[in-house]
Amino acid sequence: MVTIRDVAKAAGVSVATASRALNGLSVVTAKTRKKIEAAAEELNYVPHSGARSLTRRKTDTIGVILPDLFGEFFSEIVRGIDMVTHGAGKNLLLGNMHGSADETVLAIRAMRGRVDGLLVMPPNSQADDIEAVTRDIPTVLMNAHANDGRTPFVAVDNYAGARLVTEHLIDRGATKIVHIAGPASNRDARERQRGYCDVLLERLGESSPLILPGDFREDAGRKAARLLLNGDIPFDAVFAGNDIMAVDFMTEMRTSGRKIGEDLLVAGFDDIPLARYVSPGLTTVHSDITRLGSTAALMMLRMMKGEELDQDDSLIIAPTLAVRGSTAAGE
Amino acid sequence: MVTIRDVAKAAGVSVATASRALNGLSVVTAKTRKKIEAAAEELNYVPHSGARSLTRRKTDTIGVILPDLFGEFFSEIVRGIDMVTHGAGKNLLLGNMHGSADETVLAIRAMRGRVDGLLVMPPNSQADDIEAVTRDIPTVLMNAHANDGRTPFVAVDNYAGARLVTEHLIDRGATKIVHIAGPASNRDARERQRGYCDVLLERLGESSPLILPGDFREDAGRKAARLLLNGDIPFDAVFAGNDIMAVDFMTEMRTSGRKIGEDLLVAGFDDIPLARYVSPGLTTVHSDITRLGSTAALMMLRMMKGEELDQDDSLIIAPTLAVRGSTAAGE
DNA sequence: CTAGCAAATGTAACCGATTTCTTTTTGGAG
DNA sequence: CTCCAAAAAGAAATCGGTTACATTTGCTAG
Repeated sequence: MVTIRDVAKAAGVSVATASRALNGLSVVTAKTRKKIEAAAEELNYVPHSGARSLTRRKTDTIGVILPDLFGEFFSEIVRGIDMVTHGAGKNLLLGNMHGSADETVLAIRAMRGRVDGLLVMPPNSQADDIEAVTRDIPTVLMNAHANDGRTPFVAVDNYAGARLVTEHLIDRGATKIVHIAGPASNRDARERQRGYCDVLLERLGESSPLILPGDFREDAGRKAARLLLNGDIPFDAVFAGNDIMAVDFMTEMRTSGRKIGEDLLVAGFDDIPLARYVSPGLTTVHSDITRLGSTAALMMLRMMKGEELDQDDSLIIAPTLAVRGSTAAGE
Repeated sequence: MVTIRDVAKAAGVSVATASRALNGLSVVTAKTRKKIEAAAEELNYVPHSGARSLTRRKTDTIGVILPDLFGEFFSEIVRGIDMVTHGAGKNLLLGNMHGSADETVLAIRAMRGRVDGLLVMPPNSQADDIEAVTRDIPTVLMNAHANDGRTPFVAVDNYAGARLVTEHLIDRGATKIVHIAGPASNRDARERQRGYCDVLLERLGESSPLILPGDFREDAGRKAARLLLNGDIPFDAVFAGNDIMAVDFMTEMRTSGRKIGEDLLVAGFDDIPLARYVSPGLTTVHSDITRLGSTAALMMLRMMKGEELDQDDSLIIAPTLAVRGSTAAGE
């Protein structure tokens, strides 16, 4: 492995001069710089970033910690981050805590000395556990609220999104709207449910809405459909906590002969790519996930430049409604 | 920032002892170890991985360099890698070269000293440019063949996949099969086209098959459809170089009243999630992308343990056929 | 021609860990 | 109670860079 000392020796200069030349410091003569660059080229020298970051006290690397590496959501967020950091010449160190809080702490610890900042998306949108670990490193939370008043975050407004979609269902004539909830341990799921409940109360005076349990996975949609088909609860619309459940709910309903978009309205949340391709298309809440990532990255870059951000600099991304065939009635 | 010296001082021992205790070396007395661990805990000490990797000459990090951070393909491959590396306690340093060969070299250089090994997926499956840069670091190529006889790779057998799907079309009664090609600069695209051509020659004696140009993007499918609808070339089946083009081709064809799966068979390549949800479902070639990632990671782990792998240890993943409604005729 | 000063280069300390080599401590045998 | 080997702890070198400080060089001005 060729070090800067080898280069210096080959060029007949001291390591200090070599370092200065290779880092573009202007104090070096053009002639010696040439010599050094030639030697470096010749020896195929690449600086050891580990060593460099030790003295420079910065790594030009941002740690990204995500609960899961699944699907579109993940790639969109990473793409958003990369869009920003790549231009700034930063690397991304990926950490995956597989949804566990303990592992989150471990993942963060493992990054000490390797990264200049942390973009963290805590499992279940719960940021409590990580506060201690992120105390002395710039941190931006993604899709989670910190309750330490210190850490800025970027999040999607799940509550507003749920309100949007629920109001839309009512506008389209629905009066008996069932909600398929997400896991209670998940903050996003709770916020969505809250938005739904509030609108139902405000617009329909409904204080005890029908909420079916779910877990954000496919089966939950199917189960909910069976439950509704077998029971004799009246319903004319369903708002599922996410698109996966909504799509599966629709599929199951359709096989039972229900016409979705006509006698039964369905809406979801997330706007997964699938939503526009099922038929009828699924009305859903669209969030700009890429922007979530890029905004978080932008905030990180500012913090790394020395700006002091705190929770007040957080950004809440307002989602929009993507109206499709599954709520066509009333048009 | 608390260093090991702080811990040593707090515990009243030397840094050497502190280091040994914290690394679980057995030569330390239980009593002093307790003291040191208490001090470390107290000060909330986390070792500086940069410094550590400098002496240890290893980083426990694997560099992953991908041409793009788009979509399902990307997340599947990273997930596959993570499945393997996470268990082995390795971190992932993500590099994105945005499809450019120059940037690839830069991305790799930037990783020197930060990673113990490299998983590289070169743009357009061309590995030529990176050989020089990866000479002194364990490297596994993903979805690309190296021609230096040195670097092992993991790749999907595009040729075999194309043969599978073409044979399937013929088995279902097609005799005039059109191919919508991918970009000529892309090795995968060329391999798929080759498989198609070979089968057409072998099974139908067709030596000058009809190949429409394409670029793996949506528009290409639509354009190809228009071309076929307006021209008077006879055709009864289409094999698109990837699913995106196939789906769009289908959509366009359907709006013109052609019944897909009956008077016109369509097949694609990749098995994107969408393929099963369009209607009719798209027959396509399915590759286990997660496995591509995990296999590459597994090979990397072996190399990092000191095993010497070369090109002969490469793995070519055989794809399978996912038969759906778009090639239903003849059943 | 040389003093004086700025520019260029060199020397060596340092970043935070690990590890080799020494020194000190410990405990058991004689 | 001494001595000695083994065990434990410490001192210092090292990894590969950067940079503060010291030194040399080169030029200008008196």
